[in-house]
Amino acid sequence: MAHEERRLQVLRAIVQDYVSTNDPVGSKALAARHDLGVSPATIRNDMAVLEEEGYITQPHTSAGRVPTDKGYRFFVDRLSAIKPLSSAERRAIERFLDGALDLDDVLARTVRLLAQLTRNVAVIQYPTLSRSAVRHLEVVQLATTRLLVVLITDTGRVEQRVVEVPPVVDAPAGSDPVAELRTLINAAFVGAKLADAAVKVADLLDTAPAHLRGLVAAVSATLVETLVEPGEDRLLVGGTANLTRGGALDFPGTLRPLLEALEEQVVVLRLMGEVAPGAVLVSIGEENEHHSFTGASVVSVGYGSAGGTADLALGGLGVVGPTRMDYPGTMAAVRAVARYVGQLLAES
Amino acid sequence: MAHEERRLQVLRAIVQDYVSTNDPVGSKALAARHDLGVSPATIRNDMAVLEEEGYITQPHTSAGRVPTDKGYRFFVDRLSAIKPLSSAERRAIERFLDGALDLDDVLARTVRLLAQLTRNVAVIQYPTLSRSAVRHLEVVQLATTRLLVVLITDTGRVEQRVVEVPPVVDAPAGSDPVAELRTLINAAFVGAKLADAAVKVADLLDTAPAHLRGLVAAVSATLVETLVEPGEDRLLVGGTANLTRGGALDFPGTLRPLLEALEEQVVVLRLMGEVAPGAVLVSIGEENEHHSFTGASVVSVGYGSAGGTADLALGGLGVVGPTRMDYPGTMAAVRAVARYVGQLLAES
DNA sequence: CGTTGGCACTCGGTGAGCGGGAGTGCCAGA
DNA sequence: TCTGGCACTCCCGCTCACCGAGTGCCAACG
Repeated sequence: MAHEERRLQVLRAIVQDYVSTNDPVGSKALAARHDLGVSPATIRNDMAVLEEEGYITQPHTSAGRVPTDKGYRFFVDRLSAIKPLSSAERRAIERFLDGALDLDDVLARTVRLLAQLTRNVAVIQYPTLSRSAVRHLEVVQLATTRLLVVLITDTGRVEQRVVEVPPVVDAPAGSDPVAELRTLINAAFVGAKLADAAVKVADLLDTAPAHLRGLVAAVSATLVETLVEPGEDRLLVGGTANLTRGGALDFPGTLRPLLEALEEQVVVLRLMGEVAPGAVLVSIGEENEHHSFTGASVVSVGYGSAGGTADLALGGLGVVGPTRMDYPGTMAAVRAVARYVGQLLAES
Repeated sequence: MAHEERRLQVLRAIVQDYVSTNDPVGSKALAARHDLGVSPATIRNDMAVLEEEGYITQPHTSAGRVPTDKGYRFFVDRLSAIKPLSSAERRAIERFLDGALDLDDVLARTVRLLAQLTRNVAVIQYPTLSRSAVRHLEVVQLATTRLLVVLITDTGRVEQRVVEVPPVVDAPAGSDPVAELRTLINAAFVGAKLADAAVKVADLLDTAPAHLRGLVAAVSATLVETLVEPGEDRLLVGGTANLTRGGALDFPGTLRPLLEALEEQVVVLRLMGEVAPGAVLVSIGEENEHHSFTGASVVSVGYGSAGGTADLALGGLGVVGPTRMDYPGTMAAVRAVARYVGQLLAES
């Protein structure tokens, strides 16, 4: 039917207008701004149906209509295409990210770039340790029973942990236990995925010389327990100032919990855990389980392993904003930035 | 004169009442809550003088009085003693910070603790590199002309930089330039303050074997230029959600630039640069040069070098909040936390 | 049967008008 | 020098009326 078709066009028009004006949109304004070829009266009928079906709602009688979460969901799934970036935006991405040398720098620039492009809060996850491989392990002695272990991964991420170790006994005269330990664990772990580290530990413990057992056990335990834990993933957040755009209109009273959740990181990390490269994930309003996000939408995607979509991502990045958000534009920006970051990391 | 004395008591009472109630305070309420031994009429006369002198102001005719920045300044300098922490607060500090092993952990916990104690935004600066000594330098080869240099300081701070190096020529057969480089620079720099690193570079360049000159020069340059620069100091920020307490009353319209400045870090770092251990620094409203802070106050202090007040601090920590702030309490919390952090870092 | 113009109705937002109350400044008296 | 009294000012909150945008319904039209 032509009815069905036109009704969806009306829904699309409502979403677009509401996103750009932030005012509830009425039938007359719709007819004026979009030439749908029908009169306001007809649009009113369509709107009544859309409201019945739960796609739009009115804040109060005799105001215009506003999309519901369900309406945004339908819009994202069926009514919008990811819109190509402008060439200015492409250039901005290159200008911003080129010249970054180390990982911290890349991620910091990325988060600023995304925040600026989308005018919302940007988040990026450090490359997941469990999917990274060991490039080098360094051991530095802090005190007799205290070592600093520094892990360098193939993604350029550097993590350090202090490990309490038992005192070394029975060391052969003139030997340097720490140096031996360093050689040993590098031989065992370098090149291995951290996810596989656990299985290597048993071997290592068997073959290690007796006087190093204690050290090896303690260091290995720390590596496996604290570094491979998903909870250890870190997050960079930027552009929180953008939350105050629209002066508390966008987040009525929910600004505080949102800021807290962003600082806490846990909630966002969980979202990021489910993300794959190439497939942009959109989570709208009430769809977010955590209550501090029920007034917000999250657009996220995985980065890294640039080729196949099926691969697991090194990490996720994304944008947090009001449900009243430019979804096509944000999705485009997020996807383009993720691609570029993936390339950058693959080069190094 | 007793006049002068009483007038200052009136000012103190106004600050205290206004901070706790957030309402402009009038002469009657003042007489009721504090027994100053005089009638409201007398207080009115004192208030008129105080206003004349610029310590207080009234938002509009026939409202109560509100302290000005000058009034807060006088209060902090002359009318208040840093109030001792409650034992509950002392216990909170210990409970929060004990058990932290590495530096990142200590700083992260500190910032959360301070934010919670003062119910404001907390900031802490990483130990300044230029005042730290080198504990170890690690070099890892990423590509033929690319090295990752990892610096570990005596404060437990770990920093990494990617260095582009010229290709090695004339290397003796069977030698390992990277390993030699590592030995060389560790011998040269370990134990030295980073501030002194620049003078050591010349020596090192003279004595280094010819085939390593290029590497040494590149790595030294990076160390000196990027690590010793004050701009490279990092900052941890926490509790930004506290800015929304008092629902935009505390920061009328200035919330956005404040968030931006906190994210930018530069402004806050400059403040922190001037800070010494033991001497709590308070910067009130308009006293802050940067315009995004003119509606806010900053309470900061140095931590580290636990003994003498005269020493330079390892870094600074502090609190950012509305000018309408509990200065004695905040100053006490900031000072106590800084002491504790200094102890923790001295131990390790 | 879908579309359209007309029309009555609803309801939030705005601005004017109006006490009430808190607070002040001033003054005369102690 | 302090105090009580008093007139005055001005913000705040309330009500009320009006306006206008927007709707739902209905009868008419192609």
